[in-house]
Amino acid sequence: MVTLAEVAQHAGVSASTVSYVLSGKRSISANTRQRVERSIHELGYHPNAGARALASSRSNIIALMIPLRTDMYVPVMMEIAIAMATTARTHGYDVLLLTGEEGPDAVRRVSGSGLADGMILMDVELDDERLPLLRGGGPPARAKSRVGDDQPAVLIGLPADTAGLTCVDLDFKATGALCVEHLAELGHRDIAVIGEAPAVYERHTGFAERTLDGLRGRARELGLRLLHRPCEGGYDAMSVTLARILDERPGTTGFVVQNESAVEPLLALLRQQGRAVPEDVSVVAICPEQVAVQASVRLTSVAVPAQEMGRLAVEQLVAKLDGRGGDEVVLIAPELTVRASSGPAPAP
Amino acid sequence: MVTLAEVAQHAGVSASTVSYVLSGKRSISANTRQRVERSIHELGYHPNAGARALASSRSNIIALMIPLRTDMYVPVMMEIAIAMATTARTHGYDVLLLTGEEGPDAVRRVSGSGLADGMILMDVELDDERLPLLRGGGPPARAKSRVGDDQPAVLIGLPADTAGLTCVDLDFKATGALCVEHLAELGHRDIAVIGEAPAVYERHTGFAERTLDGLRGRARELGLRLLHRPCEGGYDAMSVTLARILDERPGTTGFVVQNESAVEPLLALLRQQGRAVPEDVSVVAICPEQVAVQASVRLTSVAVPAQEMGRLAVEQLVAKLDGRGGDEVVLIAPELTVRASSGPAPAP
DNA sequence: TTGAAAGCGCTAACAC
DNA sequence: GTGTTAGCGCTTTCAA
Repeated sequence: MVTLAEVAQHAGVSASTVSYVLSGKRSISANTRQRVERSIHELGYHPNAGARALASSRSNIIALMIPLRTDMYVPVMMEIAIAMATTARTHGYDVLLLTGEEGPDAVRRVSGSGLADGMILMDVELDDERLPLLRGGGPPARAKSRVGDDQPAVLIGLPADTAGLTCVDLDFKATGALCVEHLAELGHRDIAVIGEAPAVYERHTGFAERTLDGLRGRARELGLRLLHRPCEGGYDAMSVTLARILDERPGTTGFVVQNESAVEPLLALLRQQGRAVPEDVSVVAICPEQVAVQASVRLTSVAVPAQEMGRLAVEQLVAKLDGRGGDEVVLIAPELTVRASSGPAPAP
Repeated sequence: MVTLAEVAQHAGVSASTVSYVLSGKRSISANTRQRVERSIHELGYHPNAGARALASSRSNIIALMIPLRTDMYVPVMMEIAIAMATTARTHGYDVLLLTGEEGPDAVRRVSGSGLADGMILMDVELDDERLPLLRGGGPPARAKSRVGDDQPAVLIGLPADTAGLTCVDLDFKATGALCVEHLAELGHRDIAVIGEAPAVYERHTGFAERTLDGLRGRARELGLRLLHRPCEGGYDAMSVTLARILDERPGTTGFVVQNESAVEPLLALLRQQGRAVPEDVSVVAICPEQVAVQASVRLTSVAVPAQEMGRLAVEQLVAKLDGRGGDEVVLIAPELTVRASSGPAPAP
């Protein structure tokens, strides 16, 4: 293993000079810099991560806590994680992967050991037990100060109380409103919303309820009728749900679906019943881009902007670690892409 | 932040004693141990990761390199990653997430900096450019030895040449054989294989070819006719592929599908053509459990054992890091689960 | 069974 | 613009 001291000797300079060439924290003559860089290259030097962390009390690692439960939005989570790792690298950070398994202890372990400089939590629940440990986590405490052992953190998703927290999420309320608007413009008056599984609403996962707020609010404003039904994924559940909806509101011509695993069953069932999409009924989905594009009918949809969420979360966290930027709630504006599944409402 | 020295003082012992209580590397009197443990608890002490890494030249971190390309098997990758993180924790390790983006440089960076003690690579290509850096990576070099800066590693998937490498994978050849056997037992004589996208075969990703070997070999042994066609996912591609297959081999009654995004389109198309599953044709899938269970017909399938792959990979790596176990290829035996998509071949 | 002390490789004052 | 040096918090010999 090559050490900084060896590089220094090889280049004929002192250790600190090499260190400063690396960090850019003081000016170096062009000549010296070149010699040092050449030595670094020739010797294949890589600074030792542990030593660096010890001396600087910065690990240059960001911890990412993902939920153990992998039943929802898995590809999206993966996309977010990858976007994070990529973005983190451009800021000089690596990403440590933690599962929710350890619960709040993981937060204590990571922050207590200085393993990571900050953390990003995905799939936060409305009243998450890890939140108290995170509130007010400002910029990191430097070496000698005994204050502020709290962990700088960014959440993906919104808990009930965002005070003292930085959060990044899609603006689900605006998303709901946008879907309703689109259908209203096309002349649809009776809209059915096929939601996530009941368990999701019971867990009070924020996004589902916020979407509903947006849907209902705009429907009221525009004078539309809106019926919301949670739905487990799969063909059987969707079949029952659809039958009930059409029974209760036979005039339904617009559907909003927020449930990946109900999308394809819905399309199949509509087809089976002789209802053509988009001639007879229109379908708008809130789902990952990939699902919308690969469905049997290319779906008009609002995509969950996974990459942007990952990127933004990292950038917010890095800003905090650099002492810039404070606690903020960053909502990403939804974008609706019109594809083949929505069209003018049929004449009554 | 609480340091080991503070714990020592609080417990009225020396620093080394605290260290040994933590590591268990020498015997401690019950009395002393208790006092130390109590102090650790009371002060909320967590050993500093950087200091520990520097002094011991072990980071207790495993690096996981995942491919950037997220077009294939994403939920499976996630499941593997989570299983790894969970298993790693039980052995005292954390997992660092690297994307393939940096290529071979990531290997150099991580091993050169001592960021991780070992690494696991997913989705290795047959002739991966990172492999030369990994071959023969035995147990880690200890602090002062200048030898062996190579990185202990485990691959998920098999490259062309496994010499000097430890690999974990599903036994895809046996998987192919198993699928053919199942269909043969049910009396099917004409079998069509719907494979991954052509690009997957062109990249020479090992698993696709090994599956094909198994399928063809057993078909030959059992005297069955086998037709293999790669297929892009989605309805349109599947439609074209299916038409060609039935054109070329109208007597086909058995299908083996190894392509997540072709599964549902295939079922829909068969239904549409009035071919009942499993009365007229049988379908066997090689896919994640979830896909098999959630499909519109519950699929007879061989599951990709994601969790076990993740767990085994970590255990192999930990064994290497402990100086136990050498280079091995660990193949997981496939298991076929019979569900509703396969049945006796129709009378001719 | 325990303590004292020498580093591990790097950063960041402080000095010139 | 560059060098000297004192730690960072821990592990591990060596000595008792």
